[in-house]
Order: sequence, then C-alpha cells, then structure tokens
Amino acid sequence: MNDVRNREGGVLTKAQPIARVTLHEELVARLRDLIVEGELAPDVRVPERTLCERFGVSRTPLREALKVLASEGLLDLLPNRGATVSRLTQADLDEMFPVMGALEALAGELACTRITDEQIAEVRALHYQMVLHYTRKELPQYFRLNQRIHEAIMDAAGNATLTRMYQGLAGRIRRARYLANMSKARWDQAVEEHEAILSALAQRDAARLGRILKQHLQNKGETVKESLAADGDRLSRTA
Amino acid sequence: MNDVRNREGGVLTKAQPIARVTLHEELVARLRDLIVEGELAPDVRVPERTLCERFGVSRTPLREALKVLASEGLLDLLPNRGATVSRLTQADLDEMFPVMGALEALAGELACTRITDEQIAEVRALHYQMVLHYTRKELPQYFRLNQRIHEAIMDAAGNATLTRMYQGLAGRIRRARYLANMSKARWDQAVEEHEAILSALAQRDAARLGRILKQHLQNKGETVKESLAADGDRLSRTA
DNA sequence: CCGTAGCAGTTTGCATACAAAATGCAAGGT
DNA sequence: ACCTTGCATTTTGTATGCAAACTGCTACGG
Repeated sequence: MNDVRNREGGVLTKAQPIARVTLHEELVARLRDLIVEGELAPDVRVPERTLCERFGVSRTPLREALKVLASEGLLDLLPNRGATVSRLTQADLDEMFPVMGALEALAGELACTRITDEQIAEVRALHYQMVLHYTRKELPQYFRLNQRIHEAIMDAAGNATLTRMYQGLAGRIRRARYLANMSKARWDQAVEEHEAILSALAQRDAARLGRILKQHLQNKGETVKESLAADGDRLSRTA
Repeated sequence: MNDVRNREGGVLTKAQPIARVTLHEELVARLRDLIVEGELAPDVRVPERTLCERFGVSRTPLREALKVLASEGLLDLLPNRGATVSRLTQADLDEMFPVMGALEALAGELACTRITDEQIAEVRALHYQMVLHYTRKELPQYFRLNQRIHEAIMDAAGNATLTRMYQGLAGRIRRARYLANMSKARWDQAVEEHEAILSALAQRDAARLGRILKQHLQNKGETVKESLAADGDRLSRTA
C-alpha cells in the first residue's frame, strides 16, 4: 500500500520523505529533553543568548522554540523578562494525575474494542519483561518497560488526538518521575495492578480495564506524592 | 486574600497586573479567532507576507505565533512551504469527541466533590435560560448557554490542567460546531440530557454525572456527524 | 543607617536583511 | 501536443541590528 504509479504504469514504492528538520523543530526537541531531564532548573532565568551559544544558532529560531515550549506548559514566558522552566508544584501533580487517569482509562476502553491478538501478545511480553525487572529490583528498567506498556495500550486505542494529549501530559509528569522513588509496598501494588491490567485487556473487558487504569493512575499519583514528601522537594533545587 | 502589606502595615490590594500584551501573544489570539471562525480556509496556503500586512507587523512575531498555533494543532507547518489551516476531517472529529467525553466526565466527577451551592445555583440559572432559548428555537443563543454550562462545570472542578486541555480541544471542535445544525430529535435529547446533568450535579452524584457527561458527549459527536453528513462536507469548502 | 534616584550594562521584542528553497512560467526537445 | 528543463520571482528560514525594557550598582539625601 501507499505505492504510486507513474505514467508508464511502473510501480514506485513511495520513499520515506527525507528528514529535513528545521532548526526550531530540532531546538524544541532538544530543549524539551533538557527540561525533562532536569538539566535546566525551574525558576532560573536562562538568557536567550546563553542558549544560542550552547546550540550555535541565532536568536530567531531559538525564540520560536521557546514560544512552542511555553504553549506546551514547560516554560513560563514573562514579557521582557525571558523564559524560566515552569516549576512543577505538588498542586500541579495533584491536578495532572487525575487527568492522566481519565485519558488512560479511555485509552484502555478503546483498546479493548480494537486490539489484535498480536498486540495483546506484545503487551504480555512487555509485561513479563517488566515483572522480571521487578523481581530483580531494577527500577530504571522497570520504569522503561512500564512506560512502554502504557504506550502500547495507547497505541492500540488508535486515537491520535488522545495520544497527543497523553504524550504532552506524560512529558511534563516525567520530570517528576525522574526523581521519584517507590516504597516496596507501592511497587508490589503497582505490579499487581499491572497483572489486572493485562488480564482485563486480554479479556477485552473495557469497563473493567478503564476502572483499573483510572485507579492505577491515582495510585501512581499517591506514590509520587509520598516520594516527594520523603525526599523533600527536590523539584525545586535540582541543578 | 492575596493582599500585600507594605512597610507601614498598610494594606495594598494587589492590583491586576497591567495588561501588557506582546505582539506575538496578540497575534496568537487573533489568528486563532480567524481560524475558528472559518475566515481562513483549510488547506489554503496563507503566505506570511499577507498576514503581516493584514496585521501590520513584521514577520518575526507572526512566525512565533504560527509556531504556537501549529503546536496547538490548528495549523500544519510544512518546512519551506508555509502554513495551512489544518483540515478537520470526520476522522478527527470521531477521535475528538471521546476525548472530550473523558475530560468532561472527569470534570463532572471532580465538580461533584467541591461545587458550592452558589455554583450549583448558577448552573441552574444558566440551564433554565438555555431551556428558554430551546423553547424559542434560538439555536445560537442555546449554543452559547450550553457552552457556558459546560465551562461552569469545568470551573467547578477546580483543575487548571484539565481546563487547559479541555479548552484546547474545545477550540478545535468549535470550528465544526460553527457549521453544525441539529435535528429536532437530537435537540430534544440534548436538553433531556442537560436536565439529567443538572440533577446529578445538584445531588453531587459523581459517578452518575460522569456517566451522563460521557454519553452526552458521545451523542454530541453523533449529532455533528449527522449534520456534516447532511450538509455535505462544508468543512472543506468554507471561504 | 536606610532608602531612593540615576545611570551603565544587559536582555528582550520587533524589524529588517540575506541566503536557501520552492513556485510558476516560458523555451526547447521529443 | 506533451513533457522536461532552466530561469526569474516569490516565499520561507535564519541571522543581525536597533530601540525599549529590565537589572544591578553606585551615589546621594534624609
């Protein structure tokens, strides 16, 4: 599919469009990474000039990138006073997790109606790999697999609009999750919930999967909250 | 609250920050209106120069605004080939209404847990005013009140993150609703659903309100779909 | 001693300038 | 007649320049 016929009737498989990325596009991606990974601290003014030198570009594309990131909520732009990484407060997180819950619950419900057996098998594979990391107490790998499972369900939902909103929110939350740890009890609970997620998905039980995911996200929120409370607020002081 | 004490102990009510709006900010708002109201047709290239002359600004702030609107999904930006208003396809709408349903359902549930009697009274007032317009078959006024009711519930939910995502999606959907009409049966049904919404909200029955709103949005989606099917696809050819 | 005013340096907002890419058209070839 | 090719024009992407706003410091006055 997606082939094209030229005049003589010969078939030309449509080539991948050459990836020509404009500077501002690239800058948006790079800056987003810097912010998510905490390299740029919240509330610290980052002069445009500094960033320009860092990336070797002029101010014009950089400013375009800043505007985009501000509209995504990662930066705050004060007129005539430049950009700061927006601080993620506890209140922000309290707001974000319920929204994530609603989006993921919808994704789960939609996924149940259209997921293929192959896709379920893939989620199952990811799941068991994740459980393996759990038994080995490998938290970073666990997180990575965890994220991939949620993304796989999101993909199976087949709703690009939903995915976009999910990714936007997930990107902001990830900043917090970078710092968060997990108590043993929470980790046990999360894995149990993932067992239930897999089971509901395999049975294509939309209502149940929706409920579980909503609860799962609420618990994730609690986990992050506990972790931050324990740590002291590292979100503020990360260099 | 939010007052500030100066050195002598006198109270200074914190004044509204002077609205100094930068050009690109203003441009984002104005362009958004042009797009939502259909003044700029989908898929038509709009050269930057034209817009610059229209607004009397240079290309720099205009381009910053274009990047933001593109990140909101209202524009498509093709490298070296400028901006076009993104076409709202039937498939897009099919994706958007379920997401709206999930967001509004969450808003309803949250609202039930924190809404005050005064806020309920206000929603009730809006509701009866809306019903009045319904009995008089005043569709535009009906739409306006309808929108305000949904926004009032959103406000009552007290979740700024949720509100932002809702507004973003609502802005895009509104483009379609501008053109949509309603059959008598659909209109009757919508008003009935709004009665149920008011009732559930007044009883602060979160679960029920959530279910009703989700269904309500699904029906709205069906209504728009029918309307577009009847009209032929006006979204494509609006001048 | 504290507080304010004024000034130099910095930073931002916007306009303009220039290079690369795309578009449209006309001339030439098949 | 159609398709290709090359060139002039338009449009976009990025860099630079300039004026206005902000920042921090010093000096002056109470």
